[in-house]
Amino acid sequence: MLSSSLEDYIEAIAVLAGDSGYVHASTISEYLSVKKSSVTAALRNLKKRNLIEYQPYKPFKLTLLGQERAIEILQRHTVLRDFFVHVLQIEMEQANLAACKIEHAIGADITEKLVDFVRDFKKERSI
Amino acid sequence: MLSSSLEDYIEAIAVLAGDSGYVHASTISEYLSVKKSSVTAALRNLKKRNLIEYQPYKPFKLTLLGQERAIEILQRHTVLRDFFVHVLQIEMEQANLAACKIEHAIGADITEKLVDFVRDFKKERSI
DNA sequence: ACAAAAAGTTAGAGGTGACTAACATAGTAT
DNA sequence: ATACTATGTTAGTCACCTCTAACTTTTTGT
Repeated sequence: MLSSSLEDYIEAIAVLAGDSGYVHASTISEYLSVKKSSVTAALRNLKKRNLIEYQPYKPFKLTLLGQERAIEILQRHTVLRDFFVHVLQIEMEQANLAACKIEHAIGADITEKLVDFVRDFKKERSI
Repeated sequence: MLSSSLEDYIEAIAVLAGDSGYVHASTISEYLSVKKSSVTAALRNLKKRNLIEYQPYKPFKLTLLGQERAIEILQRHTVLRDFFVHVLQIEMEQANLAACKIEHAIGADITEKLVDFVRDFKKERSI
């Protein structure tokens, strides 16, 4: 199982990856508001789980496995944000913050139902 | 700030309290599926924060402050469960499990909006 | 009341994940 | 090329939360 902390790192790498897919530790450090030494510890953990390609002192990128996990995580984030914005009418920025906190706790089943619900809701109201 | 672990203990105490308000450690231990020694550690922490009245080897209960926290926590649980059951049409048992996981991550703002939304949703459909 | 059983605590250890401070490597500019 | 700066890592510490095993207190039953 992937801890919510490691999911945050995966998500950050996916979000911050440029065209090459490579990201620097300091970029993650700023984005997640953690120290660089904490990033290093997380990178070692992610590498151990085959989720990133990583050599010390070098930029790194998600493996295919890591990309798969990132897609799941980002989908959960997106559906929650959409729900907050379109259904609960929360501001985008607040919605993103809230989605970050909750996304780790929802499973595939709820995500699926929520995706359907938000799609139908938008259709009904022609959004 | 209260960790999600401590919120679980607070919630358990509130749920398991009888008429007297008092609960035994072993009741919590079974309910949360943790060892009794873990309960002891949590109780010391909760007492330190003035959330329970507790003397070693004795049953314990929530303080007024603890009760206030419990009410907030239970409200978040309830609104999430209602949303899952009535809106997403998830089975009650599944909904309760999911609510347990997520309730720690939602704040007062989202809770409030969700309460309103679920109330309106039920009204519209005359549930 | 007193022995046995149940309930609760303590001590010690392990995993996670963050931090600081000191050190090492990489990139840049003259 | 070398010195400077930025970036990244290591070592050591701390907090949190759990566990097992051994011990203490309370409750129960005869």
